[in-house]
Amino acid sequence: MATGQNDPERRERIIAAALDLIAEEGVAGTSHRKVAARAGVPLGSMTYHFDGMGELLREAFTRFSGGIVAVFEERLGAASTTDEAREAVADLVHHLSGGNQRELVLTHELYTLAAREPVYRELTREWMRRSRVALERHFDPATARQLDAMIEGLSIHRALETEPHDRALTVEAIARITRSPCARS
Amino acid sequence: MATGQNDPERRERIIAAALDLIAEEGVAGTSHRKVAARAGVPLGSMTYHFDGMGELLREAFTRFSGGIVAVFEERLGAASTTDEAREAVADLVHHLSGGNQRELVLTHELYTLAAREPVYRELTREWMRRSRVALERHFDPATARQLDAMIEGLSIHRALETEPHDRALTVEAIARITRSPCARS
Amino acid sequence: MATGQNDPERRERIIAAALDLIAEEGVAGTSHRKVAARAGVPLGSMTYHFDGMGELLREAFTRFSGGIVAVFEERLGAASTTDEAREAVADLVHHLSGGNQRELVLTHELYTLAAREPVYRELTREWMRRSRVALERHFDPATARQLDAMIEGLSIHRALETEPHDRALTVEAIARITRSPCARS
Amino acid sequence: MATGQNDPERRERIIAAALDLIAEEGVAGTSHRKVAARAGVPLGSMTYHFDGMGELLREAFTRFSGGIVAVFEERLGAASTTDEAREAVADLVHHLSGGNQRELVLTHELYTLAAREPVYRELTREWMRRSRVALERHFDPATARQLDAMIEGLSIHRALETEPHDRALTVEAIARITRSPCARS
DNA sequence: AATGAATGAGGATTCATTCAT
DNA sequence: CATGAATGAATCCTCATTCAT
Repeated sequence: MATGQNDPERRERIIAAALDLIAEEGVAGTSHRKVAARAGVPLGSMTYHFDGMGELLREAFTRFSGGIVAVFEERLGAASTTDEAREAVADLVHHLSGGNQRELVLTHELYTLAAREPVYRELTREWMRRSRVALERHFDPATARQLDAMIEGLSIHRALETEPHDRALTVEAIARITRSPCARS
Repeated sequence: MATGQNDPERRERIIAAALDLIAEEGVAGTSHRKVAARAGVPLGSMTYHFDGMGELLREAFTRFSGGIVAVFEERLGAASTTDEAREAVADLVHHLSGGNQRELVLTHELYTLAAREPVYRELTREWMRRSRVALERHFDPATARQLDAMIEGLSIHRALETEPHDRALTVEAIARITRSPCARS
Repeated sequence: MATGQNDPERRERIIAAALDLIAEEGVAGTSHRKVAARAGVPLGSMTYHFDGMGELLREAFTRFSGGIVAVFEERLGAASTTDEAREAVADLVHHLSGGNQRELVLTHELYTLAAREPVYRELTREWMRRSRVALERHFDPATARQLDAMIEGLSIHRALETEPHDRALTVEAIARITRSPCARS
Repeated sequence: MATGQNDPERRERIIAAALDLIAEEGVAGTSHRKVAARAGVPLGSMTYHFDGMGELLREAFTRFSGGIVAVFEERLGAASTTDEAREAVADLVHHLSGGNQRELVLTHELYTLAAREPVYRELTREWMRRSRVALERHFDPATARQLDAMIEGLSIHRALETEPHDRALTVEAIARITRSPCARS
C-alpha cells in the first residue's frame, strides 16, 4: 500500500499549504484534513511529519515571521542614509498595510496566539528584536524602539481602516519620531 | 412548567460568559456548549437567544470594544490641558499593556476577526473613529491619528515583550508625536 | 434533521450492546462505532448518553456484576439446609464455568480492569462482599471467605481447562472447606 | 550503514519492553510504537523481528507464565515435608497477591486473552498442568487439583480486596484442603 | 539484514444545529 | 416561551502494516 518513496519536499509543501489556509480561513478554520487536501498529501501524512497541529502551526508561523523580518532587514539594510532609512520605513508600513490581506491576517493570527501562548510569544519577541536591530543601524536604540511601535500601529490602523491614510501621514509620523529634539520643547 | 418571562438578564449573562471564555480559550475554543455551561443556562437557550454563534460573537465584541472606548473617552475627557492629555495617553498605553492579559487577548481576537470579516472590521473602525474623536479634543486631526497609531503600537509591543519598556519611553514617544514642529526641521 | 423524539430505553440498549460486544471482542475491541452499530443508534448518540467510553464501560460492568451476584444470592437464598447450600455452591461453579463463554470472558475482562483501575476494583469488591454475605447465611465468616475463593479458583480452572474436571472434584473441594474440623487435626 | 548481525539481544529487549508495557497499560494500550520506543529500537524492527502484534504478545506471555511457574516449581521443590509444602503454598499465595501489581495485572491480561483465544489457553493450560505436577510431589492428584484452584482463588481475592485477608485464613484454607479426611464426617 | 517513510482505516470526542414537546 | 434530546459531520490523533532502500 504505502510506497515509502521519499518526497523530501513534502514537509515544506505542507507548511506552505498550512500558511495559505491560515491566511484564508484562520487558525480556527485550519484542520489536518484541509491542509492535507491542499498540499495534496494523504491525511495520515500530517501527524507523521508533524507532531500534531501545534508543531505544524509553530513551523508555519516561524516561516512566516522569518519572511517578514527578512524583508524588513533587506529594505533597511539597503538604506545608506538616515533619510533613505525613513523612506524605507514608510515603504514597509505601506507594504504591510497594502492590498495584501495575507500578511495582515497572518500577523494578527500570530499575535492572537502569542497573546495566549508563550511559545508563540517567543516568535513575536524574536521578530521584534530583529526589527529593532535592523532599525538601530540607522537610529539610536530608544528611537528604534519607538519607531518599531509606530510602524506596528500605523500598519494595523491603515489596514483596518476602510479609507487608509495616505503616505503623507506616515511620513510625517516617522519624521516626528526620528527628528532630533528641538532646542526648546 | 413555564416560568414565564423569567430571567431577563439571561442574554447578558450569556454574553458575559462568552467574553470570559473567549479571553481564556480564544474564539476558536469557544462553543455553544462551553458558553452555556459557564453561563449556567441550558444548551438549548443558546440558539434560542442568539441566531447562531456569529451573532453571539458580534454581540460580545461589540460590548468589549464599547467598554474599551468608554475608558478611553473617560480618561481623555477628564484631561483639561494638553499635558494632562499626554499623561492620559501614557496611562492608557500602560493600562492596556499592563498585567491584564484579558484585554490584550480579546483585542487580538477581535483584530483577527476584523482582518478577515467586514462585519468585525466595522467594529474596529468605529472603535478607532471614536478614539480619534476623543484625541481630537486635545490634538489636531493629523496628530490625533498618529497618536492613536502610536498608542496601538506601543501597547502591543509592550504587551508582547517579556521585559516591557518603562514609562519613560512611552512618554517620550508621545512627546515626539505631539510636540509642535521646530522652527527648523 | 434530528427528530428529538424520546427513546427512553436507548441507554439500556446501548449498555446491552456494549456488554455483548465486550463478550465477543473484548474491551480492547470495543469501540463507540461498533457499539453504536450493534445497538442500532447513531454514533453521535454514544457520547450524548455516556460521558465517554469510560462511563459506558463502568455502567456495563456494573450491570454485569449485578446480574451475576443476583444469581448467586438467589441460588444460595433458596437453599434451606447446609447440604443444599453445598449443592448450590457446586451448581454455581458449574454454571459459571459451563458452556457459556460469555460470563467467563466478561468476568476476566472486568478483573483485568480491576487489576489496574480502582474504579473497577470497587465493583469487584462489592461483588465479593455480597457473595460472602450470601454465603454467610449458611457458613461462618471464615468458611464463607474460603469458600468464595474456592468457587473463584474452581470456576476459572474449570473454564480454562480443555477437559474440565467433573462435579465430583468440585463437590469434594466444597466438602473439605465446609466440613467441621476433626477432633484431632 | 549496515551494522551486521549486531544486537542479538534485541529480540529479548523487545519482549521485556512489551511485558513492561502490558503491565502498565494493558494489552489494549500496547502498540508497536510504544514497545519500540520503550525498547529503544526503530519502529521498523517490530515487524521485522515479530510477525505482527500477535506473535509478540504470545512470546511475551510465554515468557511471563514460564517465570511464574518456575517460582512455583522452585518453592515447592525446596519443600521436603508435607508441612513445608503447605507453607510453600501459603507463601506463593501471598507472594502472588502481595504488593506486586505487576504479576496480578499480567495474569489477568493473560486470562482475558485465554478466555477468548485458544492459542493463549494453551499457555494457561500448560501453566496449570505444571503447577499441578509440582503440587503432586507432595499431594495426591485430586488434592493437588483442588489446591491449585484454591491458590488461584485466594490470590485473586486477596489481590482485589482493599483489606487483604491475613495469612491465618490462607493457612486454614490450605489445611482444610490438604488434611486427611476425618474418620467420621 | 534492517529501517525510515509513508498511509488508509479507525479511534474517541466535540460540535452547531434542529425539532418535538 | 423555552429546552432536552438527538445526530451527522468534522475534529485530532494513533495505529499496524507495507515497501523502497
